[in-house]
Amino acid sequence: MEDATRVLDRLLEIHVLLQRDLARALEGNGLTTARTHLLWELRRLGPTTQQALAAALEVSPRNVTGLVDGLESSGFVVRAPHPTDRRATLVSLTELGELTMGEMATQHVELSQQLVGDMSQADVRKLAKGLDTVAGRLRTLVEAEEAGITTAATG
Amino acid sequence: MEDATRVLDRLLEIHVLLQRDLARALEGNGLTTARTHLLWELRRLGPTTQQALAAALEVSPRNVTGLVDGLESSGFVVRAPHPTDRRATLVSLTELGELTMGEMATQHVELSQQLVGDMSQADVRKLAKGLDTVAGRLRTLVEAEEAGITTAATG
DNA sequence: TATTGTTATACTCTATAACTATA
DNA sequence: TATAGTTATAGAGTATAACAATA
Repeated sequence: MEDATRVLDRLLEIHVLLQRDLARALEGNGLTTARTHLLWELRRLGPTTQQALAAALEVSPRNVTGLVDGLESSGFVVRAPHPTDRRATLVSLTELGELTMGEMATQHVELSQQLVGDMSQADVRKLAKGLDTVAGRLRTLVEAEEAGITTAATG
Repeated sequence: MEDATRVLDRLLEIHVLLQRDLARALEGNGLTTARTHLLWELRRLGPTTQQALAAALEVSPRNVTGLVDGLESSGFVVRAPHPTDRRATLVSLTELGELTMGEMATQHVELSQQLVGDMSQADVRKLAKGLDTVAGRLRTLVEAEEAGITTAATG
């Protein structure tokens, strides 16, 4: 029984620590988590309209305007006219943006190593499996609750 | 090698999901994570000055003023004059505040059960142990980095 | 008529600096 | 002189609503 809450307590502790670590790491590059999230999606999607970014980030279009404004003035992205739809804007990573996201991927791997580097392969695999399970449960829960809210608000 | 990044990836996924889940759960009570964090510390510390809250939350005194303003007008806390120091204010949980934090503790246990409830006791224990290790490493890393920054900024 | 992005407005969280009242 | 809390100001992230240009 107690081990169950211990799992959640540790996950919450890791949650807080990751937040601090990410915020501090990004601060060095003049980035925030929200802006980095946008860069991350942009890297995954390639040049993208702001509407599509809003959908990918699950955030209002107005919010994307603000995030892109900030990222454009700090040189991580550029806006360009959409080739066929003159209402739309295409947002792309600049060289600086690509470079920065590349570094971030490297740091990601390094952090992995620092966290579990000297555990035995078998232990790491078991841990990964346990986390798969927990993440899956949590995802199911969150989605069910969000669906429930939608239903409650709609019905 | 790949299992290492899998561990971090799952932790990051859980990080995002916990954020969504917490935000949604709190929204129902008219609370935010920042305000709930203050309530949580208040429950731990008992009636507390705003200075002490600022220190506990690692946040500016000005910020505490705003958080307490919000919590006071929604009825979760009250301000009272400090008995001996007329500069200071004592913040306390109201009955509503106590009740709400109690419910939150219950939900915490329920969530634990939902996440690992039907895993074997041995597996849960192993998972808890693995997370202990990872949380410890992460804590060490974050503290070292923050100390390094202080040194760099100071020296 | 619907969609894309922006301006207008507002709220929360966060910070620093200046000020008031007290120690 | 130092401390507790506030007002003043500012910036980031978030939202909705109204509006312009375009589809």
